[in-house]
Amino acid sequence: MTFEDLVAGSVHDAAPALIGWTLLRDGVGGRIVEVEAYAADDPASHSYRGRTPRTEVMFGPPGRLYVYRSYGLHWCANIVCEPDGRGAAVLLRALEPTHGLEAMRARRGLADERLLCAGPGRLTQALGLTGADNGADVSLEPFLLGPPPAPVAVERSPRIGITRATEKLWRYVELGSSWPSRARRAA
DNA sequence: CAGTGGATGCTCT
DNA sequence: GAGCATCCACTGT
Repeated sequence: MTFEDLVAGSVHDAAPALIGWTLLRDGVGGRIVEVEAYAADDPASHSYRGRTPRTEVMFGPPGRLYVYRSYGLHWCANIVCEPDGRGAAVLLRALEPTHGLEAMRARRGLADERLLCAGPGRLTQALGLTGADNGADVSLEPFLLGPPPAPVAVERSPRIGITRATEKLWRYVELGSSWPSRARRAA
């Protein structure tokens, strides 16, 4: 399945299917290991209250980046899914760093390598994603997306940091990955 | 390791 | 004026 076909389908299929894909920006990035689905008619989604200047990209063609500012400080990046007008997207929550480790370390400052891309705000900082990338087509330069060489096992869990629709198990993490945003292991 | 609170800006009520 | 799809530093065990 091509990336274009994948993001044109239901966000509930696309989100788990994106786990294991490699996402690079200017050759820097890694394997997607954690995402969350935000659907049409989803009270937790920015698109829920309809089209606004901020969420305009969410209602556009699939395969574009929806980048927004979170808590006034951080950028969070989504890949728009489903046909035009739906308002569905997949939030990129964590990567396993594989390419351009030095560039990511430089952008992130003196950080634990484990935390380079472990979290939506950290991920965008490591790849240099900002509001300037809002609306960009991730199938074109400077982005590069590659499928996983083999099927990836995925587990689902509740989404993080939201107050509505918290019962939905729309967070997807690669099974056994040590790179997700909540990798903290209790002793 | 768990829990707390501050930073900071934009959207929508 | 409230409420965030967050992160980090700092506290106390």
